[in-house]
Amino acid sequence: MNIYDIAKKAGVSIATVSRAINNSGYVGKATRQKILTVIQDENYYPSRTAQNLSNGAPLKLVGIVCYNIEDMYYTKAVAVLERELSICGYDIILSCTGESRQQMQKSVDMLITKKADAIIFIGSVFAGKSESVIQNAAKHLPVFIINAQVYGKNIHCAYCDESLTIRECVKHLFNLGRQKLLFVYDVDTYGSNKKLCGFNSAVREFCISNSSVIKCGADLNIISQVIQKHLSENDTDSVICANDLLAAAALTAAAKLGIAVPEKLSVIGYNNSLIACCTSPRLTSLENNVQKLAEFTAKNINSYFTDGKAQTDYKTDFKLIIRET
Amino acid sequence: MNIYDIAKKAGVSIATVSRAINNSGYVGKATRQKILTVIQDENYYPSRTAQNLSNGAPLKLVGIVCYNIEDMYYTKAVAVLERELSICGYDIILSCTGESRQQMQKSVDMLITKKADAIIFIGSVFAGKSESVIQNAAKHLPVFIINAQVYGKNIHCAYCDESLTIRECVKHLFNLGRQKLLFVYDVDTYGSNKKLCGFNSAVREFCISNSSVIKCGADLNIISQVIQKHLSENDTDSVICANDLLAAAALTAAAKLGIAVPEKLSVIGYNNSLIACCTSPRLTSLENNVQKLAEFTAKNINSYFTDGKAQTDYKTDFKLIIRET
DNA sequence: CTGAAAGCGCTTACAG
DNA sequence: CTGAAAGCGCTTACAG
Repeated sequence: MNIYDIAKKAGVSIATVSRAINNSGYVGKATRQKILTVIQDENYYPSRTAQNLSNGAPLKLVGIVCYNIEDMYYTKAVAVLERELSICGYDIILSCTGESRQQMQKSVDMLITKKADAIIFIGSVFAGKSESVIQNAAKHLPVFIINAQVYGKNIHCAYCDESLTIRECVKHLFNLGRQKLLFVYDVDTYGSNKKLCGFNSAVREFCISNSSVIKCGADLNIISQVIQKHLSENDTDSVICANDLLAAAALTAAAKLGIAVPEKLSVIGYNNSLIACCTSPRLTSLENNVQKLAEFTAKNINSYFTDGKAQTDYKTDFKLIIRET
Repeated sequence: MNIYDIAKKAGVSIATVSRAINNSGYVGKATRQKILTVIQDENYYPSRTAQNLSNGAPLKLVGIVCYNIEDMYYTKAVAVLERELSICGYDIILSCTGESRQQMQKSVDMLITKKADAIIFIGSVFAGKSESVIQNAAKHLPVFIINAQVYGKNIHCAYCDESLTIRECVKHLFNLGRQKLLFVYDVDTYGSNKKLCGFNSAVREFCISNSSVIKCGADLNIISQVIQKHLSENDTDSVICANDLLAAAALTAAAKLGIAVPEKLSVIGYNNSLIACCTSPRLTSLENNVQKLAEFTAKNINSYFTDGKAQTDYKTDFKLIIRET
């Protein structure tokens, strides 16, 4: 079923059908009515790809490429982006790349090829060594990044300063009189690295006497064991985690060792995700405002296409949400 | 930059460029090399939409429409689908509709119009009163459903029997000697309804002396308060929740009331999500195998397009994962 | 091995 | 108000 079929059944030319569909140009009231009826009856849907080819009308498709959608930070970002962009009439193509640079390039190629109007990268994985993928993408379509800073033509960033956030956590612990800090993270990304730097410099700034860092894998049980081992072998009075899941594991570890939280051990999570409210005691967690970043980015994309004005650099504030740990 | 530009720079016709790109038909070795070099240099990407128009080549795009991607059940399903489908060369367009039937129809229209090859509905919201949206979609493209049963031409379902799962939970509690059951759910969907029916009939089957049901909203704090109120006013020895988040809230409520879990109160979650491992005590939860359903669906879609053979009805097993509650 | 030409499903000046 | 024709960026018989 195409525009020719409709035209034939309605007894008009395809040009007229096109006008009726798009409400462009003149078309007689009776004619329009007839055409619309035929379209209804035949359950006809005009092809967007053909429209795109014909007049260059945008497909209204934006690509989102993210590290891992099962990580709640990304879930939140994608959820908000989808909601906000769909209000502006954009649909989204989602792809998850993990850390593989090859996979990132593949996603970018796909999006260019499939005529996406813009591309959003979420996650710090896209900064640092994978930056060239982004620079290349920016030659073909506008690029928007959440949670990483990359500079270049046609590139727009929205992020939260990940080392200042950790400084805030350290400061809070310092004010509580804590002096034996542990920082826990899982993967070696650009973002983790910034957090780590933030941790180290804050430890220096506040003259923390005792600090250590551990990196652990992705499996929740193993994470918990690793933390448990560390806590049992090292004198520690507080732990800062690179995300809430790690913090939940830290809580489990502390419970197993019979260490009272928050009396003997402070635990700070990161991202202020749903998980922070599911643990008991409920997690104190650093709110780094993904939601804000995603909302801003959606609006920014929309204004890119409407006014042609988009902001290239946006930094959000953050806040330590103090609960029970 | 299009195929004409490439042809000109390479000094050949566009037909030859096309052949070189697609590895179809003969093209001289030297000619091919030259063309490929030009393409490299010019950073040229052929337009998939034009290819699609020209020879009907599928866009390799599958639409996913789900209730709410922030609910971890859907997150998991989408994550697995994305991973498995991308292996088969399919990219995904994601849209979230909530309960709005109008929104569902809008998403379907968009997917037909944008030439998606198939459409996946995730969630029981799509069964029952919204079924007509699905039936309509199935006239235009193959439909795959996760977690609901809808029958019709071109429709393929994969699900878990939501009333048998709840029966399993009730049976487990019965075997534990529990007699005062509470069932908690949040939204009125087709799926919740099946769970509820399962609960009621199992309560009858096992001659549970005392049972009640509460429905609460979406906000975690409010949920917890509602449950807390119920527990304090009614004699209850176990609670079955329609998802893990509700169960986490139940745990919080019990903790506030000083009710020992699992000694005085059994709590069973549902979906066996990440949340089940973040609470303490860790949640006993019903594993309804979304992951399996998503993997099956991805494979099913692939075989639909390769062999033309797809299974229309697939039911997964399930299992109560017993942890500490 | 290569090119000219028709066609995919649309839109849009242009002419009437 | 309506239609014929050209064009969007490709692919694919067909002829050479």
